[in-house]
Amino acid sequence: MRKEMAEIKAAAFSALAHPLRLKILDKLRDGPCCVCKITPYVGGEQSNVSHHLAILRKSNIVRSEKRGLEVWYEVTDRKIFDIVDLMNNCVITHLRNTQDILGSATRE
Amino acid sequence: MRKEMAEIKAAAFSALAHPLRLKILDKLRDGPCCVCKITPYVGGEQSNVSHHLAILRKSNIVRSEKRGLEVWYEVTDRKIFDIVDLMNNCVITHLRNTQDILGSATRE
DNA sequence: TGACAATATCTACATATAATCATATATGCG
DNA sequence: CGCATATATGATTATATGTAGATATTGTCA
Repeated sequence: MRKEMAEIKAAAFSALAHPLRLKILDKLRDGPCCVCKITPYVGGEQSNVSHHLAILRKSNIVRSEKRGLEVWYEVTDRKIFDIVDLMNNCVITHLRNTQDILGSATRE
Repeated sequence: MRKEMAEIKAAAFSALAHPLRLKILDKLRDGPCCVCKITPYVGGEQSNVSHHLAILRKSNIVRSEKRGLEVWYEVTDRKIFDIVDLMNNCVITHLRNTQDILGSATRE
């Protein structure tokens, strides 16, 4: 079955739609990183982190490479960080607006 | 309960993580638009479209305004389009890479 | 006021996603 | 080889999300 663009994009956004996965990406900003570093950074069960890494892998946001016992992950396309940063921006703008409204409401 | 940034951002990405909602946003690119135009554009049941509009509203990606019988929607912050466009870009890059790999594989 | 149109909300059901626990795989080492 | 370590996978259960149909709400107009 042929997928339309909106579906593909929606799937890509879904891959970003989880706090733990966003934290994984945060950790990968400085470059490739071993699961043994990612796991304590993001917190939670090993198997859970592994599941989320698999989701990022399957949506091609990250790729992995074995190095001995360890597995190292890295982002496939750093443009993903631009997306995350822009969203950060949007969210902050909105939070600020909300605060302003609250502020002026209590000042009245 | 205090939400951390990663959660808020994840929620924002969730709001974009549905093809119908992405189509709604596409329709809103040219400016405010009535539900009566959005519904046929995106296709599907009226109640379903309304439901997805509600999701976009609750995540503050769009806002609505009543005009007589109609309800008009518009994007609250056009930066959301930059995000969608960047994602489009990422996805296309990846599709192209995949194609290239397939191409060179069959040429061998 | 009553009928109609546009949209939203509610309810029920189906499906998808997430977390956890148990287990499997792969690698390195004594 | 047998064991320990790092990570992945699978099964199960709980929860969230999506869809459709029915109904409610709000505004218009005769």
